[in-house]
This record gives sequence, structure tokens and C-alpha cells, in this order.
Amino acid sequence: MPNPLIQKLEARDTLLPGEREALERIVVRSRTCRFGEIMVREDEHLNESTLLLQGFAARAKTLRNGKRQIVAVHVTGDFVDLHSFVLKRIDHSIVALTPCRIANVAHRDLEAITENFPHLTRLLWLSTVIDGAIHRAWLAAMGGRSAAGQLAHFICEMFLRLKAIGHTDGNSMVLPFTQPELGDILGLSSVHVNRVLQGLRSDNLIRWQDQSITILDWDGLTRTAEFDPTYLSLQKEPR
Amino acid sequence: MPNPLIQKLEARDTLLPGEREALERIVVRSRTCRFGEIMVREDEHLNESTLLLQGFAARAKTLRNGKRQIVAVHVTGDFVDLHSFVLKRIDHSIVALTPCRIANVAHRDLEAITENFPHLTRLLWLSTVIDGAIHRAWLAAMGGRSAAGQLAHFICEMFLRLKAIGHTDGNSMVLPFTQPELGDILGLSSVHVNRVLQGLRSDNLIRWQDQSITILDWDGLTRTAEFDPTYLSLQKEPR
DNA sequence: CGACATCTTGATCTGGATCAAGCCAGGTGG
DNA sequence: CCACCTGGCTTGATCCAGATCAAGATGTCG
Repeated sequence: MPNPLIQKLEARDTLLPGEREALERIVVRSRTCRFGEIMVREDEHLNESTLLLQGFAARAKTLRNGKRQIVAVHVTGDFVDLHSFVLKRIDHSIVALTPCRIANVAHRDLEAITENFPHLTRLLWLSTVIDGAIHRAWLAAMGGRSAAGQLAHFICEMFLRLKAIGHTDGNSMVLPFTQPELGDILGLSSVHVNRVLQGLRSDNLIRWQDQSITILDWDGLTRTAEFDPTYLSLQKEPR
Repeated sequence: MPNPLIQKLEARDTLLPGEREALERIVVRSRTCRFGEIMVREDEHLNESTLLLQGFAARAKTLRNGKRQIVAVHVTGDFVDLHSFVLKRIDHSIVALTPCRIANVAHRDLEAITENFPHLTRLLWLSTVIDGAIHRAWLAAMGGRSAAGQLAHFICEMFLRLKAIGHTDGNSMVLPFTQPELGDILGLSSVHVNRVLQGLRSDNLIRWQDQSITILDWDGLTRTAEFDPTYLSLQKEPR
């Protein structure tokens, strides 16, 4: 089966000879995990990183009052905790939002890449930096936008990210999130998520039934979201 | 004068022979910029990164309604837009919150570091990843905490970051931010920042006069902030 | 079949926004 | 030197987006 990470990096720059093989070499053991399973626990000292081969996962922080804040959502091909390679200790846990297939990559092997493949190193670095850009987009959404704008922004983002890995079907995509989960992502209550969602539906911007979302009016949606896709770096550049 | 970046990296891992010199070699031209000056403009295509030698700077996004959201605050020694090295195009502008002294580092020179100094490359990578950890802490603060908790969290963070570079004096630090600026950082109105600040003062957690903040009760402050400093990675580790 | 979780709707409450005004300090120009 | 202006700080009054509480409807699974 193709390595979705390669596809993701190739979308940002062309891989040099040997880099593809180097990536394939380090992805060895893979395993599945169940919905809700915590793949990586907060504050653990890590010596491997997790590559998401299939499914949806989230990085979550839990507050003392029991509230859970999801700080990142990951899709097929994402290196969920590549940052732990240099961080060693992670500031959040990683939880499966659907059943997932994952591979563990030893930090020792990543270190070898930094020793031997500088260009590939820059591309891996890039993917952690894109995660940062997404964090910033969420910060701007939470700090400055209405709940509707925030939700619309999240939908736009997920659509482009899923499209980039070929997981969209025309204007539709599968987003397997419950409304309470959306609340944890957006920092809203599930009740309010429900009402805001109904607003987007009655404005004929989206259809959302079961877990299938259809975007009926991309322009309208991006307008209410104030969405500018530049931060996702979906362009090839020499890096 | 000492290079504050070296001090910052040394706090996270020990530099190998030659790395310090390599860093000093790439920091050549430096210049000052005025308060409010925009050092780097959003969406520009960049071929150099900005090292903050002195002063405070912010990364800011502006929304259509004119609201400004500050998504990161930087202090002396921070590589304000190191991420532009792999990103090439930046999703926010960078503005001086005080008069600053900055140095521009050519991406060509950074590329040379990734070719010749893998360990140093990992440390530079690390600093962009720590920026990401700070973004996540802010996300959790905005999504899950009250305004008072959020402000307390920001104060705790700034105190430790300034302490790490020797810019604190006992329990005091200079934070040259106006209340409207704090509003832009926290996603609150300046009026509300004022009231929340008064709350922290009347709880005897901090004193804040002019731009000098004294922390009167660190335990109490971290408790209202739910502050856990792990995310700042202020520990030496082999990376 | 019961148990459980999600979605939905309504009623009420509240944290923080907005609007408005007064106060003070520093900076400018006459 | 004063008159003025500007921007930040502070306080009060009002408003509203979103939280919370509560309950019913629907659906799924063992």
C-alpha cells in the first residue's frame, strides 16, 4: 500500500532520489487502534513518533474542570507527533477519533535522516511548521470570529486537507465527528454547536447528514469563515 | 555582545563544538526598528528570517472587521520567523511591540546549516516546535479557561520565558504591553482586560504598575491559571 | 428489550462586548 | 508658558453571544 506521508510531502516539494526509499524504510511496524484509544499519553518520554496511516486522530489537553480542549485534528498521512522527535516530551495526549491504523517510527531512524538527508529533513521540519500555522489559524478563529465563522473556518480547512489526500468526493467529505467533539475542537458547548450548525444549514452553505458533509456554497462558506487557504501551504516550492 | 539565541538553545541542549561559531557566522547585519513598525509583512515571499536581538515583537493576524489577533509574542533571543525558512510564505505579519534590534539571517545560510550541522538543525527545528507548543497552550487557554485564567496563564508564561533569558528581577519583570495590546493577545476587549487585571490585583496575586509586574503569589497565580510549565521545554535533553 | 449516546429544542443565566464618559500623562504647536 | 490633543486607564450602564440546565426524540447496540 502507498505511504500517505510521501503523498503529503510531494504536495509541498519534489522528493529527491533516495528520499522516498528512506521514508519507506523507517515505516515498519504498523498496528490498529480502536476509537477513543489514547495512542500517546501526555508527559510521557517518547522515543518514537506516530504516523497516521488511516483514520482521524486528535491532540487533546484536559483541564482540571474536566473540559477537554482539542488543539489539533489529524488525518491520514499526518505525522501526528513528529514534534516529539525534538521535544521528547509532549504537552498533550493523542486520541483516536475513529478506528485508526498507525505506524511507529523510531526517533533513532529520524535522527539518521537528519544526518543523511538534509532536504528530506527540511520537509519533515516543514510538516511540523504547518501544524503550527494551523494552530495560528485556530487561534485567530477563536479570538476574533463568531462561533459560526469559527465552525465555517474549520469546515473549509478540513475540506482542503482532505481534498489534498484525495479523501473528498466532489463537494462532499466524510467528517466523523460528533457535535460534542466539535465542541471540544472549537471551545464551544455541544448545544451551541448544534444551533450554529443549523444556521449554516439554513443559509444553504452546507448539508451535514450523518457524517457526510456537502458544501453547497463554497464562496459563501469562505466568506463567513474569512478563510484564506495560504496557511495550509498546499503549493510546491523548493524548500 | 553575546548572541541571545545561543543562550536560548543552550538552555535546551548542549551545543557541540563548531555549532556556536556556525551560529555566530550567520548573524551579520543587524538593525533597529521603531515601535509599531511592521518588520515582516503577511504573504511576502521571504528569503531571510528575523532574529530578535532585543525588544518585544508579535505575530499578528488582522481580520476583516479590523480586529487584530496576536498569535505569538516574542522576546529577546527568539527567532521570530524561523518557520519562514521552510514555509517560504508567512501567514501573519510581524510587528515591533517596543523598539527592537533585529538581525536578518539568510535562508541560504540556514540551508547550509541543515547540510552540515544536523544536531544544530534539530535544535533550530526544536525552537519552531516550542513555538507550536506555546500556540497549543494559548488554544487551551482561550477555549477552556475564564478570562482571568487566561490572563494569569499569559503572565506565568511570560515570567518563565523572561526568567530563562535573565530578564527578570526577583519576582518582577517588565512587560511593556498596553491593555489594548493585551486584549489583542487574549482575544478580549481592552475594557474587560482592565477589569480582569483589577481582579488579579485585588486577589493579591500580582502588582502591575506602569510596565512593571511583580508576582506576589506564584502558587496562587499558577492555580488560577492552571499553569504547567512543561510545554516551554526549559530542560536540557539530548536532542 | 433496555441502556446509552447523540441530536434537538426551549428556558434561563452570565461572562464578556459594546457604548459612553471622565481622568490622567505625555507630546505638540503656538 | 499654556492650550490642545492623543492614547491609555478606569468606571458605569446596557446588551448579547454563548453557557448551562432540562427534557424529549431518535438511533444503535448488546
